Amino acid sequence: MIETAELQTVRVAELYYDDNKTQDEIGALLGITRWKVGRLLSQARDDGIVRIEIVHPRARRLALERELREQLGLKDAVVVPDSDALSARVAQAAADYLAALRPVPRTLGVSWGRTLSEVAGRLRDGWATGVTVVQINGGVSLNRRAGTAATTAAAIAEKASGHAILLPSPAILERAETKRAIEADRTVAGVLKLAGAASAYLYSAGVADESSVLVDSGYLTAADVIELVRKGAVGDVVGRYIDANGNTVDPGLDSRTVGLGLDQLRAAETAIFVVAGEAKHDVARAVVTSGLCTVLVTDEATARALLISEPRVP
Amino acid sequence: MIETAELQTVRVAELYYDDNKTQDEIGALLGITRWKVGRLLSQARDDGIVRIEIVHPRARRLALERELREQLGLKDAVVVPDSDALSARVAQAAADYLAALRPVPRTLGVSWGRTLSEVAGRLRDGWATGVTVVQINGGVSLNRRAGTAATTAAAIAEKASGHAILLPSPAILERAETKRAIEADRTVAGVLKLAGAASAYLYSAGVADESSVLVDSGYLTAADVIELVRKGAVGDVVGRYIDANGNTVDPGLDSRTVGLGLDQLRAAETAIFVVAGEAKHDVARAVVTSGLCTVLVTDEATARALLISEPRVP
DNA sequence: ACATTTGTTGCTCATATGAGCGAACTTGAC
DNA sequence: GTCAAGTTCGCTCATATGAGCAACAAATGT
Repeated sequence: MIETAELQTVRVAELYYDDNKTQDEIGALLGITRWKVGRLLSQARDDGIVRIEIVHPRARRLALERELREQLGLKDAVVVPDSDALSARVAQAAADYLAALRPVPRTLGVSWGRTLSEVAGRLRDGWATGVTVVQINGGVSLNRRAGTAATTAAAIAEKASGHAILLPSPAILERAETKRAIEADRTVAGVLKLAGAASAYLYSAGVADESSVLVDSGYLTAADVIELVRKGAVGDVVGRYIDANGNTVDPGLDSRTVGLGLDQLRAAETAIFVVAGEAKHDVARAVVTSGLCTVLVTDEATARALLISEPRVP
Repeated sequence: MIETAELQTVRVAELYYDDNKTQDEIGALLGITRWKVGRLLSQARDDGIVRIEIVHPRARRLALERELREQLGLKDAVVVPDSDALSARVAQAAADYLAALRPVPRTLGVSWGRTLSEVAGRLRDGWATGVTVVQINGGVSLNRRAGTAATTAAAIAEKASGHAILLPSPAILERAETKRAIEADRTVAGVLKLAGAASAYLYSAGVADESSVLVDSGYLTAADVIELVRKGAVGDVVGRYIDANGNTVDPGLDSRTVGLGLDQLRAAETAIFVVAGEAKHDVARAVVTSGLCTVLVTDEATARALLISEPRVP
């Protein structure tokens, strides 16, 4: 009869939550003091016998957010419950976060990609006014559907009655000299300077595999990526491949990549990192632990994965 | 921006349930009064945005139980949450109910079948002391695995340090005269008399289809059952086929069936009816609405099905 | 056997909360 | 516009509840 205590806990929880009895009444009914009832109830909540769930597409997991902030030293975190339509939920949450961000950024640096495009789509019209949106990494010309990168920035700017400033350069160049030359160009230099001075950044990350947008766009071959993985790459952030420690894996490649540097991102006051899905757990960990972001927007499973790898030190 | 109110409700619920803030704090945070917060919270619970669930194999649904008692005039009801292993949960609940029943029955009348056998298995040793268990419908000899009926009654009795009294007769005889003759037999008559005087009954019901135990045992053919269904049969209770109104469908068949009569069951002080699974919704409805039981032990889905068919009259 | 730690119990008391109630405010019909 | 009906609001007040504490009990080490 070891289970008796647990069974009583269940009975108490039922009477309290299902039957709306007071702790006093329950105590009288089961012949225990009302304090005991209270203690059993909080135990039931702790043990997960009582599960309180908030069922809503815009719901968040504040408890996990708090843990992320505390254990990983983030300025803020947004965690949405697991579900199907995961990317939609995370994108919505990122859009909500951006719209609620105070002070409203005067200049917002953004990357591009599937995730960012979805965030842009879920921002509501008038989410802010007069925000200048700057693209922080290259990618205009080579893209198959020309302009994914451009439309993302443009959409975010338009909905804030601001204007978008695009980075008129490929993401990755073939030769380092060309990269240096293009960076020296007045237009590009101007955009990069503006990007470096943005008051906030919003970006996502890619996985280091052949499905990457950089491969898809023709900047890299599948073989290149395999080689990068061999060197320890876990994914890319604003076009730059990083390893598990958040360092660039290939200096040569990095010196041919146009856009904001990782150090600049690390120095930012507000860098919002949006990431969803199991495939991106590794990059997410690299980004978060290496201080590339100050704000994390993600799903429950990713949040837990990050916390497990960072055991609590009492 | 119609959704704003709902979104605020979600935020309030999160802060209250996930973040353990007080209603006061939440009010200050969102710029609303604490009373508004309280109202939003109760609305969130009503709307199902906040779902409080008790996760435990022995958990019950007290709210549904109350509705069943009130709307169907039952003396008591036990409803377990839906899950896989449904029959196990319902059987466990029935066993728990029987063990907690006060006053402890001196004589308990039981039927037999898969459900009852499982209930017997889940009763703990010493659930009561000195209870006489009487079988209320025939079925000993013809059974393939001879003794399902017998072992059920015996197991229940043994665990209460009591003794079982079996009904030494087939469930259904071929001719009405034989039935009358066997009922006249001293032994059988004695058992039936005892059964009629039991202080409580515990029984289940069968579905009217070819999978019935009565078909399986050879008492009826599949064709017989089809004919019974044509006459309106929804299932059988202690061997007797009833229609949706709880009346016997075939007087001829009924007069060949040995065991407690339905009227005797209806007159009982305590008749515990155990039923689980969607297939049995129709029989369950017939049993409950025709007053064949005073106590219902079932699963959530069955409970809801019963309540839907009995709309609340304000 | 005795001290020490650890966990449990019933309690006081400050605080959190919901029921109930008029006041203010919408809403819709004329 | 004006009124009636319905809704929402902020509030008072009685009650429900959790934090914190001292007394006690049970385990654990010496």
